[in-house]
Formats: sequence, C-alpha cells, structure tokens
Amino acid sequence: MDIRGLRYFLATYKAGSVSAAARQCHVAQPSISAAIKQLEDELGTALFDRHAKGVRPTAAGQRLYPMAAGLLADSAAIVQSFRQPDQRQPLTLGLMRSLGAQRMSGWLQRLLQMEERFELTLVNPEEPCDARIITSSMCHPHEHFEPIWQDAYRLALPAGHPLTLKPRLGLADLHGQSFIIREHCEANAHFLQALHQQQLTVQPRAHLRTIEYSRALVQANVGLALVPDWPEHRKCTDMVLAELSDWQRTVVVGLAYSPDLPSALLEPLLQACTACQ
Amino acid sequence: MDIRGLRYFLATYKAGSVSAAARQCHVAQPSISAAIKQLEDELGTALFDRHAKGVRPTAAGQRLYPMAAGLLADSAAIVQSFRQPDQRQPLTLGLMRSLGAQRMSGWLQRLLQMEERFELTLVNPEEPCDARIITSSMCHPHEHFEPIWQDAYRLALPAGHPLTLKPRLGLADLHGQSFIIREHCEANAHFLQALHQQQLTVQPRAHLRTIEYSRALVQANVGLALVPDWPEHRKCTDMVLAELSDWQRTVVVGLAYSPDLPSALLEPLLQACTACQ
DNA sequence: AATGTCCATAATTTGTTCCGATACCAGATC
DNA sequence: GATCTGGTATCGGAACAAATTATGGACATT
Repeated sequence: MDIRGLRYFLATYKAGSVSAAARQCHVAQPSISAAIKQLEDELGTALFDRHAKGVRPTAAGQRLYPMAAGLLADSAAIVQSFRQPDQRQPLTLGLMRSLGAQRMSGWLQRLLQMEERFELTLVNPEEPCDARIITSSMCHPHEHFEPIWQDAYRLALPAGHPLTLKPRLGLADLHGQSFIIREHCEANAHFLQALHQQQLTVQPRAHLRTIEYSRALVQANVGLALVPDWPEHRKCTDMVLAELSDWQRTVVVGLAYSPDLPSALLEPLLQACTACQ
Repeated sequence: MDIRGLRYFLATYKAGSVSAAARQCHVAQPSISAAIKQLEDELGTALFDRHAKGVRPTAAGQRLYPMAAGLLADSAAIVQSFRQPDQRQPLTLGLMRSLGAQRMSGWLQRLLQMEERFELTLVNPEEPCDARIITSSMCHPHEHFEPIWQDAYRLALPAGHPLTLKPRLGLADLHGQSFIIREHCEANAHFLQALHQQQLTVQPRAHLRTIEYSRALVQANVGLALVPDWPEHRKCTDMVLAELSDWQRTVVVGLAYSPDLPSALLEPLLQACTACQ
C-alpha cells in the first residue's frame, strides 16, 4: 500500500477514466493502469470494471474510495501541520495582458485557497518570475507548458452595426471597415496578415493594448475589433460577437514554467490548472 | 510523504537508533538515514537529534509519532478490510525438534495474533513447507536465514551428582561418566568428537531424540546430558546446568526460507522473528 | 590511546516507475 | 459492414529512486 497508488486510484475514480486520470496526474496512462493493478493485487479484489468508455468502480472500489480519500487527506494534513504557516513561500507569477480579469482572478483565488502558504506577487511575463501565464506561442522552447484555457477569437461588432444583419461573415465583408487594432496580440497580427494576403484592408481607428479598451471602443461604435470569446463579452448587450467563416484562430493560454521549478511550487500550480478543465 | 518513510521513522523512533531500525526493517542503515532525511525535508523540521549512542526524537518527532502510527495503522486496516477473513491463507511451517515447547508456542501465538488470516500447519523440517524453524547449520545454501534465538549448550547434571561440587568443569572431568546422548543433535555430535580428540570416553546410557526425555533421565539420575540453556531448565531443582571451561557451543535457531517465498507470507514471519529480540 | 558503536556521505548496483509504441476492444459514424 | 474514435492492457527500453557496500568522523568505553 503506497500513497502514490492511492492518489492514482482516487484520480481514476473521480475521472471515471484511466486516461483522464493520467492527464490530471501528469503521468502516462500505463503508469496509472499499473498502479491500479498493483493495488488490486494487494487488496485481492478488482477495483474497477474496465469497459470501452472508461472504467466503473466495483463495489470494492466504492468501498475503498472514502478510505483512500481519508488516508490521503490525513497524510496531507500531517505535512501541513508541520509546515509553519508563518514561513510563507514567495511565489512570483508573470501574467500576460488580456487574460480576462474575471477568469484570471478566479484562478488565482482558487490557487491561494488551495495553498495557504503562498505569498503571491504578480509581474509582467517578461520580468523574472517562477512561472508565467501566457499563450502557448509565447512559451520559450525550454519551458514546459500546461494548458489552462482555449480562447477562440471572434469579431466584435457594435450592436446595430450593419454587418450584424448578415448571417455569414467572411474576411471580404470587412474590407474598408473601421478597425480597432490591439498590439502585441498574436491573433490580431494573424488576422491582419490574412487580410493582406487577400488584398483586403481595414481602416485602423485605434492602436491599443488592452482588451478592455478595445471593447469600450467597439461599444462606443468606433469600429470593429477582434476579441476572445469570453462569457463576459457575450453578455454585453451593446456588442455582438460574430464568427468569421474563412478565418479563425484560437490561442491556448496556460502555465509556462522552467523544468527545474521546485515541485513544492509547481504542484499546486498544476493542480490549479487542471481544476479549470 | 510516503508510507515507507513513515515505517522507517516509526522503527527508528521505537528503537531509538537508526542502525537498530535498519536491522528490524531488514534494510541497510543508510536507507533509513536517507528516508528520515527526506521526511525531515518534506516536513521542514528535524525529527531526531543525532548523537553518539543513537538518536533522540525532537519535539517534532514526538508530535509526528502518533500521527505516523495512526496513518500506518489506517493503511494496514484498509488492506486488512479487503482481504476476506474466510479466505484463510495456508501456512506450513517446518519445525525442528528440540525448540523448547514453551518458547516456540509463544512464538507461534505471537505470529497468529499478529496475522489473523493464517491457517497454520506444523510439519517436520524435512517435509515440504513454506518456511522452517531450524538451526543455522541445517539451513540449505539457497535459503535465507533469519536468527531468532541463540541457544548455548550446557551440561545437565542430576542434583547431588559429585561433579556439581567442582567449581570448574572441563571435558576431562567427564571421562567415564554415564551419558545420555541425543541423536540428530549437532551440539552432541560436536561434543562427542571433542571428547574423542582428547581420547576421552563416556558411557552411553541412552540414545534418544527429544530434549524432554533427556531431561527426565538426567533428573532420574541415569546420567549426564547436553541441553540448551533454557529458563525452564534452570528452574528445575533436581537438575543443575554447568558450563564447561574447554568446550562450548551455541546454536542459532531461526527462520529459514526460500528467497521466492511470497512477501505476504514472509513479512509477518520476519516480524514475529524480530519481535523476539 | 585504542577500540567499538553510531550516524552521515559517496559511489555503485539493483529494482521500480515511467514512457512511447502497439495491440485490442466496443461503440459511434459513415 | 468498414472505418473512425476513444478507451484500456501490454511490452521493451529509458529514467529515476532505492538499496547496498565502503568509508569517514564523532563520541563513549575499555
């Protein structure tokens, strides 16, 4: 009986799938399979019924679940009780712009609730930091990258804009339109390039950095903009999000970290990441 | 936090010594040292004060002890609760003669109390069995051997025998004496050979197998005998145990087992062995 | 002083765990 | 039905962790 096996068992139980558990635990699927088999051998009983769409706990598995959870919680509590709460561990996170304040603050909240001992500092992603929350394309080659969200970029139109009436929008429809361009945005750059390739142009009306200002200008009917498809954008009544039939782009936002980040810092971060999915 | 580390910590705590814990856990001393250090790193605090005559738990170590014991007990209880009590595991032990009924039955009692699930069968050590309790000299070369007791052989004299008056006894004093010879006893054979080498002889009055009969004949004043130095022999008032100045022999009684004995059987056995020391 | 005991460290060997690739199975889709 | 998709089990080799032997230093005991 080892803790690792119980952790894998719990993850599998909660996920209802060995593969999903493997993704959550950041190990390969065979590791989980082997650990569960070992546990089953030790207990002398099957814990899961395997079938094509995942695994279903047996009666024994269901019986084990609360025990395993309890044991795991106990072991965590023991460690916790020895780590002084006053020896707060500093954690510096580099946050890219335009993450969506709501979503991001929720994520940070979850992280800090999970791990009392962190003392968090937020900086720009170019500055020295323990880990960064950025798009996958900003990730350095030596860094690991753990995805958190996927943002599909949409065209934001002011409510009542003539184009909102068209059932299908393509790049050609945007020719000559007023546009709010967000700098440092990969999706924007890609979009402009796609226009250029088709010899289409838009009229830049503003160059700015934050999504919040873009949105405000769209809502003020200054022009169109590309914005990520966030719930808070969909909720706006004075702005409409539209899909483009011949251009689409999603960026993956996630946690980038050096391979030699201490696991005491890394693990809670990764857990906060998977908790989002 | 892993179970193994906690096991080592507990053993060290109870033994008050890393080396002793290593012996009990059947691993080398550095393994324990490393595991404890790892645990200390994880908890962020020292668990033992090291000094020359062993280790003494710190306050943190004392605080950890009941928690660790609890966690370990919990994990064992979980495993236990899944192993059906009705699927008793057969265990066949080969017991050599002359082990000392009292001592041996105590050992077996301890074993069975420790492990409810065993269904014990006792056979002679030549018969097929899972493990044997024999002297080290009876151990086959491929078998592992775990010592349990050491038996020093002594000369048993009837109370009132003339030789009991001599302060020092040597082999030469035994020349021509009546003797009760126990067959299949390594110590007896060695003893007779030693006599032979010094061209001394004794008068064999009986050849028998069990220590109990030997003792009875000594007590009945039939002659002298070699018997192991057991408390029950010392307690006899009609028999005296004496040391020989120029001959001595101790045999090591222990558990002999094949290297591929399943650990589910082996571990409780080894635990019963170390519990004796 | 010399010896013995104990713990820590270093270097090596051994044994597990993990991974990627592959095989296989069952249900959904065409 | 053939194919595709998403799932699990199994295999051989790579990476890692754990155990071992050997050694050194600190403190008692002889």
